Amino acid sequence: MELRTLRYFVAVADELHFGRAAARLHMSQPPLSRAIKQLENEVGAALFDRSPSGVSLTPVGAVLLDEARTLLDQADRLRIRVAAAAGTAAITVGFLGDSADPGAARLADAYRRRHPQVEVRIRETDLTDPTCGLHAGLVDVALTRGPFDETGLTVRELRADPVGALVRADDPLAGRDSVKLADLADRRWFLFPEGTDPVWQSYWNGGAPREGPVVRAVQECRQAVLWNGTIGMTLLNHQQAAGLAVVPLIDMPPSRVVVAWNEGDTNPLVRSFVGIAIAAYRDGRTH
Amino acid sequence: MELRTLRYFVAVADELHFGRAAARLHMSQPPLSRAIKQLENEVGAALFDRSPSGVSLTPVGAVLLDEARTLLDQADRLRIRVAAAAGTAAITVGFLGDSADPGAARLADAYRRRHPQVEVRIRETDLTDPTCGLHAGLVDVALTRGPFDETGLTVRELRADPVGALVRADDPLAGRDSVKLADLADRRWFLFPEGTDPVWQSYWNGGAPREGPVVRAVQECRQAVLWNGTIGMTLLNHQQAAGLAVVPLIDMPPSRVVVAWNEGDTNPLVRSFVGIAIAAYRDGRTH
DNA sequence: TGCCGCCGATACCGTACGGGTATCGTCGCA
DNA sequence: TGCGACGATACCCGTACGGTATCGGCGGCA
Repeated sequence: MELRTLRYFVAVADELHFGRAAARLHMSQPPLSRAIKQLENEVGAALFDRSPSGVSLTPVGAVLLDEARTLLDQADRLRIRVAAAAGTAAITVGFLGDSADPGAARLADAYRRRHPQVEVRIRETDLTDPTCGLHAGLVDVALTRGPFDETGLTVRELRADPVGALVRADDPLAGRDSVKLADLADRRWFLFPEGTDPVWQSYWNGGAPREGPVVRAVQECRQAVLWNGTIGMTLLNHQQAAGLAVVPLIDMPPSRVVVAWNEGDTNPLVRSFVGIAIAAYRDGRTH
Repeated sequence: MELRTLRYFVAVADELHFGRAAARLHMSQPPLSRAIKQLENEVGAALFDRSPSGVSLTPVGAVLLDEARTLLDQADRLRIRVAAAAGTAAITVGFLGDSADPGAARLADAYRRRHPQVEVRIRETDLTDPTCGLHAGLVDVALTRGPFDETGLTVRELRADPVGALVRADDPLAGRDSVKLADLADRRWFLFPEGTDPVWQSYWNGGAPREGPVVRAVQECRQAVLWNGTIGMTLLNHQQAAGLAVVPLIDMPPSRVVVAWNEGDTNPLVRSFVGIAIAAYRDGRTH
């Protein structure tokens, strides 16, 4: 009964699906099945009911899940305390500077409160890097927004924000209840610079190549719309400056608020941050 | 940072000696050194100072030791709770029926108090089996007395009891302050039956082959001495019946009170019992 | 009813890591 | 200065943990 095995078990218990749990663990399904079977042998009781209709926890499995969660949590705290004693307890958190999430700063504070000995460094990026420097190794974990190229990263969704078209308040579309992408086909859209994540770029351009001014930050987007007669996409729940309007776009998938980190990073500080973030969003404290 | 590695670390930190720690872990020294080095790499700091004068903990190592002890303890409690949920939490404890240790029953009670869900079975043996059935697999752990054949067992010493010659109160030796084995060379000694652990048998006969009546239990020993004019060895701290006397034997090593279990048994119930026993004897609550 | 797709289990394989033995380097001590 | 103690290093080997390919059972659907 090693910690790794318990992490496997918790993943399966969370997903109640061997395939998805294996994906979350960045491994294939057969070794996971085998590991769980070995754990069941060691415990001497079945932990899951594998019925055709799905996987469910047995009573013994429920007990183990509770215990395993606390043990894994304590194991992470052990690593954090030791790192603090060694003077190496530091984490760099990236935030996307879209002002989309007033909870970001609050999240950093919550983290500092939970781990006072840890040095928390903040790195805020503009809209040209949705990974906030994750790919470049500049940050350990990012609280940001999708979609972007996720290769080499692990991503957890926290919330989904519907998006709308950002237009001038005097635009003909400004009064509409909703618009479709087709309504915006002939407009100029703001663009992100060359080299910006292609998935991200494509999303905010509604999936089509566009013409328009190059911008890097939220303020620039607004200015582009106000001054150049271009349009763009933004979040419905954004507060907009005077002179601008947002019309719901009904044929665009929402933009997901996510927490992301480099795949295979076992840094407990990162795990702890992810846990705090998920809990905070689940409890709705950042809405 | 798996639990196994932390157990290695705790062993080295306990012994402050790689060789002895390896012996306690039933492994050789090189892999242990390597594992500790890997752990140090993972932590990012040295855990031990290897100076020629010996091994000592670094400050970071001291923090890890404290944290690791509690984590390992919680891991054991996890296994116990899960076993209790699975209905398989049971331990059989062997006691040597020499009445030598009034703390034995108290120890079992302390254990039941600590783990109420665990079924604790007691097996008390006579003097013909100092392992209380460990070798035969009849018990999981034994609170007993040395020396005996320790092959296949792990033994921890709890206390050392000096021994003396058990004689009739009217024996010429009864008044002496102390005796030597040579003083007893021509006496009849009580014997344990054929098949009794040879190390044990030899010890209680002062290391020499003897002639005399065969006995199995403490009462029989006393009766043999009282009725047949034989002698024997016993513990100095025993209360003796009227008509008997005990004279300190100055050239016999003391008999060690030990807790023993089968080598390689990772049953957390056993580990927990051992921990409770060691703590109880260290605190002197059973003297 | 027969086909397909989903999903966990099984079979089998390669590699990496954790165990072993042999030996070295260094320091204290007689 | 030689020897013993002890941790580190070098090297070897088996196992166990990862992978891919495939099976078996069940449910949905035409």
